[in-house]
Amino acid sequence: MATGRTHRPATRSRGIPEATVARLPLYLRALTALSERSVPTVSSEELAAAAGVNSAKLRKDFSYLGSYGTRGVGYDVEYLVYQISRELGLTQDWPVVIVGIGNLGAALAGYGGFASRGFRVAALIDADPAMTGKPVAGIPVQHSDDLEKIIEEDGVSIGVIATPAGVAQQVCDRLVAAGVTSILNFAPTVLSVPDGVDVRKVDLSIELQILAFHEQRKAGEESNAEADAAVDEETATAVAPPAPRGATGGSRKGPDGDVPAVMPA
Amino acid sequence: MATGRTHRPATRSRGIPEATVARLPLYLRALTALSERSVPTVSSEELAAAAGVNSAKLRKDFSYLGSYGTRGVGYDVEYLVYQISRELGLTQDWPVVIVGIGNLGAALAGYGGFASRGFRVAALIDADPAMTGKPVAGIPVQHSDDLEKIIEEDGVSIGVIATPAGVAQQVCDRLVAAGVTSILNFAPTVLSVPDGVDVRKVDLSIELQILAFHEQRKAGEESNAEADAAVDEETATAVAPPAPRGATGGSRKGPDGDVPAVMPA
DNA sequence: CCATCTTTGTGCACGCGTTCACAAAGACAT
DNA sequence: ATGTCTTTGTGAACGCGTGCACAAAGATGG
Repeated sequence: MATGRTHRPATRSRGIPEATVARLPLYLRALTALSERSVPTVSSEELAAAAGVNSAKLRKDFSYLGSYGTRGVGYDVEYLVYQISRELGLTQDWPVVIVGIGNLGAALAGYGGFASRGFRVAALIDADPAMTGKPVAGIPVQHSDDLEKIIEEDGVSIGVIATPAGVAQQVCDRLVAAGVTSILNFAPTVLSVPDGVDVRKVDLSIELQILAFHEQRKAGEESNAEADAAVDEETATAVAPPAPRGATGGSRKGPDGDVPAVMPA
Repeated sequence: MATGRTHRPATRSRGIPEATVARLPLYLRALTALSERSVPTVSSEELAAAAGVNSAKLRKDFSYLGSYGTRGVGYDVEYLVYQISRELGLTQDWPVVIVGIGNLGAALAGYGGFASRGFRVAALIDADPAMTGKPVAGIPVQHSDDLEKIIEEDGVSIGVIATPAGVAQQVCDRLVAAGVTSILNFAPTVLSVPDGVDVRKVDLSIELQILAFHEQRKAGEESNAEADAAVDEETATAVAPPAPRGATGGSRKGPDGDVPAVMPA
């Protein structure tokens, strides 16, 4: 999961838990696939399998939306697609601006999953004058000088930041000032925004680091202790680990019991 | 946060909670920035602000790693960078293959955040013969026929899937069969993998949908009830919502009290 | 050496999310 | 109509994560 939720104090919006909201798109995708195969109804068990979740969780999730199932039969696929779409606000059109048309921005501009879900790329914006006017994914890039004008004219409330980290906060501020109230941030920075503005972030490198953690753990478990420690010492010297400041050598203790943490000399 | 965690039964790996692991990269980034500015020590309060989290949470997170702070002073930046890096497994080199070199794959190949964290792009793989040999971000694309060979020769254990959804499971199966045990999935599909293989997914469209939900809620709160319902009816007819199968018209009830859900005729 | 002040590390309580397990509801056959 | 069988919807228990608040630890100054 590449999603870093930004500290919402677990505000349950209209009684629907945040965790449930995060799963609704998952259900919607599975249901859309069923709909395309003209499947009329689906049980919670089947749908849960398709979405990769527990069936009890799915039923509880749907129960927050209302009673949309029929006992003994299951859920009507078309009806559920509609209800979830409505709940997520996908029955209306959402104009979106993408700021920062580098590799990633271009990839996002051409991403098919947006248009099919009610999201319309209203504008691509980049600070590089050389990019201005150049079509990317069929849409001409506009210069960032016009950012405020574009947002106000199109009534854009969702912005995507795909700029370098250095200018992300600055771009964010301009977006917010111009009226954007939801931001999807791909830049590796913590954005600070006023209350009332939602920020979600996607960080590619964080996801890999989490995988690396588990990968290391797996490797450490099969070849136990010795091999692990050996690797540790080796890379440790390679990286030239710093000693803690006031390390008088005595009281540093590891997390598990009294086993000292690997402390390279 | 664009991250969809794949059902790990909350297995606390070596005593470090999953939620903490997910935050470690965040701390690491903030610490790296401090390190580059040659800041020697940092308090939990300062670091927490930089990482966008609560200071108590940060201290508790670090306490899982061991006692690495000095009371009255704070944390030694360099030492903490090293400890977190080690814990995440970033002191070793992780070769990574990226499969599917479309717009997104190319963006990932050129993403700077990988190399700087110990991840090395070992190979770019695409099924299109026209792509074979073409350099992307300085690395020549290889054909997918050679996938197994590449993985085995380089000892790759982490794979990134950036293919269309239709072939993602197939690619995943081949990766796993060849020895990959961690997968970062950008394709909008639920991947099924054997036990012992970790999957994390990043779904761009899901993040936007979650934002749309909150955006809709915000819009619905300021202009109350009437306006909201009006919009609802309008879009409802536009989308031609299906009626539930056995809808005899009576017992359908909404989530909040007895207020009936908006049910277009 | 003692007092004071800063900051960590953590015990504790609370709330959200997950899961189990089952009663209620409806379909379907007889 | 009645009984059986399937599947939903949910009450309740449990566990994880979060945040408060404070005691312990160490630095610093006299």
